[in-house]
Amino acid sequence: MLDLKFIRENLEVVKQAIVNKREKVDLDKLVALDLQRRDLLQEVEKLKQERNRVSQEIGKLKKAGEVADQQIAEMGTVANRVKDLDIEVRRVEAEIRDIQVWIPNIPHESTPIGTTEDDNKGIRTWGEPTEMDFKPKPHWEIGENLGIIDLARGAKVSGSGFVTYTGLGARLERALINWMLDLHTEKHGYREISPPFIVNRESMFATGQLPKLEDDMYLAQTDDLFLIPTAEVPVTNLHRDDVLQAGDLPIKYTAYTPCFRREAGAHGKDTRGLIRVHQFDKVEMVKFVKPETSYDELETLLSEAEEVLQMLELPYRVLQLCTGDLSFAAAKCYDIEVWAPGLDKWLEVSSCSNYESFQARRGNIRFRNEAGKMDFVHTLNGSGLALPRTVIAILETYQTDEGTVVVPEVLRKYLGRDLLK
RNA sequence: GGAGAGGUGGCCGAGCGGCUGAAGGCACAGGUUUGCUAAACCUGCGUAGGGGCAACUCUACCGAGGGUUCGAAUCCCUCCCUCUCCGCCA
Repeated sequence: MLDLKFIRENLEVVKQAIVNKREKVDLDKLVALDLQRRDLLQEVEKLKQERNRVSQEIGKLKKAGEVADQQIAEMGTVANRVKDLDIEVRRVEAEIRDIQVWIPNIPHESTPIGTTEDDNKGIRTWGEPTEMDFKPKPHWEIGENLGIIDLARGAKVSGSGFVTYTGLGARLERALINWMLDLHTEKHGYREISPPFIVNRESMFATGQLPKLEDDMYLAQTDDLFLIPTAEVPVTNLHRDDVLQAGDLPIKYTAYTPCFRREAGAHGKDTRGLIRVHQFDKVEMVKFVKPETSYDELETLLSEAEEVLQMLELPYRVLQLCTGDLSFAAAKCYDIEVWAPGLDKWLEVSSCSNYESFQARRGNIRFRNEAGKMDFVHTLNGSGLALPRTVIAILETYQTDEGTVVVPEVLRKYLGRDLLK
């Protein structure tokens, strides 16, 4: 969320951000309401001041044993007027908020202006798309043949877009999760978190999923709780309403969670196999940092996510998202796309974003800076990594012409095998 | 789900309907003393929103929302959360 005063003083910047992010918000109405609010405040606060002053007089008079009937009658009238104005102020403030919560974060100045993913900017490529001396199979064929992925039974049990991993497929998931968590905790210095997978409305609002993305989320209606779309939500909300100490920053958490996404309206595109599913596993990294360090922290975060692919020896490329592809809450975001030879495609396996103070304002996550003043932290998060597409890349890259899959070196210890057959 | 206790500033903790934005302590910042560390003493120190060029000033905030009252941290109602006991249960 953006600060009201900031919006007031940087109206054109905010308007441009809304256009660039392809959102629609009636800022002029917001400005008018803000003006109205301040007029009302001045009026009601003046009345409150008088009420406070006279009420004190009444107290003194009564203590002195004198009558104060006249003052009491006068303040009765003032009290009624205050009550009416307070209601009006609350109404106007609610209207302001209803607009304010739909204003997206402002893209960082380095963000390319653009409308679709085609306008994203290539940053670097690591490795070369793998050349095979046979025609590589898509992962769903490899997986079904090896008996490690069962799409049909996932669909029977839950519906399309739900996968069941069986045997070594299930173990591969577990191996990847354990290996990634070990990497981030032991080498990168993150603290491991195992958070709730179901969260309340306040949490979904703080990280920016609500109100915009409500239709993409699974909702347990009876209790008004949401299945998390990413560990970012519960882990960032760990510090909602907290005041952190400057000395404690940066705080770095990593968490494995399943992620649940309805993907309303996304049907029809890239839905085959594991490419786009309603439930998937992910290891996430989340950071709470001082504002002046957040862009350096973003680069570190990105390199830690890249390291996962480097250790798996999977070719990938890094893109910086353009304004039109940047999410509602993000100021700057890099995507990492891994090469999938069977699909002959790049697949997004990680998104690393800096939200600056956008989420911190919504969630009231503050810290006391060196000068002793309260300030909002900056929050960041990045996937490290999303599992299904990592599995796709592993199966398709390490497949042999015999239909087996060589296990990447770093996973052998975790999987207890060096070949899937 | 039932019964009881409780939710006060960054933290702990006091608080008769008016003189309480809130005692006291801790933490933090500055200063004095000190060979260093430590300690002692002094001073300062909530958040947010208005108004003012500014010094400053006003308003709100004691879990949330209502109510009573000229006036509510304090009284009443509803809800949320935490703890203890009971029930149910992996």
